[in-house]
Amino acid sequence: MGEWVPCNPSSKRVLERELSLNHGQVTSNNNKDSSQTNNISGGGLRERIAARAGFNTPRLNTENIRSNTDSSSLRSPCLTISSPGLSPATLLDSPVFLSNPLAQPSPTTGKFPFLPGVNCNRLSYSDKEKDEFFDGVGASFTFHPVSTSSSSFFQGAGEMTPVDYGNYNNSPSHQSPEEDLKLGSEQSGLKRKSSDATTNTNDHQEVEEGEEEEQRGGDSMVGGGAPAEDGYNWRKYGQKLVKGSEYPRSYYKCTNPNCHVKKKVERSREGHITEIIYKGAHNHSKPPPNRRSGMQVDGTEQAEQQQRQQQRDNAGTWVSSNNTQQQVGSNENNGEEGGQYESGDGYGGVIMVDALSTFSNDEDEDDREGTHGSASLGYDGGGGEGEGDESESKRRKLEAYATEMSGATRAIREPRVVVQTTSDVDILDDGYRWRKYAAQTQHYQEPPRGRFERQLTANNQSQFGRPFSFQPHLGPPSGFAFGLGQTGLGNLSIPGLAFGQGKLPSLPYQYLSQPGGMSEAMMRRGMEPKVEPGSETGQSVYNQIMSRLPQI
DNA sequence: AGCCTTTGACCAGCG
DNA sequence: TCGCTGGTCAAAGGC
Repeated sequence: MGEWVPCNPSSKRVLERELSLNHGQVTSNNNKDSSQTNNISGGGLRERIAARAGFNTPRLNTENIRSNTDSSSLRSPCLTISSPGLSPATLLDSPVFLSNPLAQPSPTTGKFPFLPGVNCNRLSYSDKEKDEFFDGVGASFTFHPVSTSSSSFFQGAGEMTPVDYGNYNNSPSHQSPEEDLKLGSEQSGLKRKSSDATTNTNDHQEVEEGEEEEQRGGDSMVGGGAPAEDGYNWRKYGQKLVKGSEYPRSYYKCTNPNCHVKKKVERSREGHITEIIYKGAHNHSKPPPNRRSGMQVDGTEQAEQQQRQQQRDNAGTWVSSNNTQQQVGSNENNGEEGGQYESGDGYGGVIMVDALSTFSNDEDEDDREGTHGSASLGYDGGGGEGEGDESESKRRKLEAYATEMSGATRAIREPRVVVQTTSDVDILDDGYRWRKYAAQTQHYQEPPRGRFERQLTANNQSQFGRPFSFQPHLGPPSGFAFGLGQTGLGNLSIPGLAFGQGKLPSLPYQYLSQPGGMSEAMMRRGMEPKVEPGSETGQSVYNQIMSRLPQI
């Protein structure tokens, strides 16, 4: 498997430095003036989206986020969605991810409430306010930091020492990995509790319990629990430590007898979900939360969905997923609709939630050289074309090595967005120069896929001196990936990414119906690809996501 | 009893 | 053909 897993613990360090945090645009220079960077030209994406979708996206003052330079607390979560069909827009149109009027009502709507009284125009908040925010967010928003120790990478998976999460637990909202596992396992039946009883308060309580469990040596679910809740029931049928991955990979099947959807979940030793990959499409609706294990759905609905399924199903490929959703670190309270990436058109995807190393942001250029240099090891030092034929494992090793070499001095990691599109053309004809620095081939009839990185000039780089990259691939349904290495957000919890009220603004519904996935649709529809230095699609998605986060 | 995880073995694709 | 690797099977056991 592979290349479409840009945020795995090893590659994440290579790929993470891509995104500007200002959702308005990727600015040309390292951000010096947030007011500048938060502004976009009159024809900016934000405005255009607003015009199209009929809403405005709030601005996120990333400067303040970045100003939190306590490196020990800086975590760079990485959320990667890498799958065909599950485009950023798809994700963003999730009932919990979007403020999309078209999105179906979700029990979790409102689960990501911006702090009451929090004025998004405010640029700074007290620690208490931040804590309150995180506290409120914690139950529904989880970015899982993963090992940030570059040295740990070289340790065997079974030899890894406990990761120092620094201030990771500082936030009262912190939802421990064990908590996520517990929640997931609860839903999967491993630890069954009353889902109805789960509240945000309970979430926090369980966080503590989870941490206690970890301190007691962890329970059996660490590293092996059910994947985060996504509304469906899953049965684990295998686990394997795959080469090139630090963490074991678990294999799950949908428990619905007529559903052949599978998903692979990689967790760190600490239980953090580092990768989720879907395969196939659910041909049934999500079971009600109170009978999650019932696996019975309305026959009519199922028939309809099966019909749709037959039209879309790419059985045999992990790339094609249909109506797959995933939430990470969810809680029961999210319910069947909540906290999920609802693939409006039924296309699914992969979501990897990860944390990125924390490195210094004042070495962006170096880091870019370093991290991407690590990737460069995969293409060539001279910035030439990619050599996609390098084996995944080898490439990962190279990346890891380069990361190791470059990451030690890093204190802050910045977000990265990797977007997979359906074809290279999607990337290459956007008016910018792209260089292919990696390519992948997968079994399961998936065409080769490459990673493209924008070749940026001095004035054509992200706010943080980080290029925005695309991860296109050839062939049917594409996915996308984006990393959130946002400083200071490492403590965020997004169980199910249930942004709730903070649902991200949706993209036009028309994109939901694009057979090739919205990412492609968006690309082809020319979502102002030339406005931003980075990928418009991915950037806009990311911007939308970030725009939903309160200004801290 | 039912459903789940665990885990070693097995299978298939690929170089 | 063989070894490597990822994915799956299925028995055993737990909740």
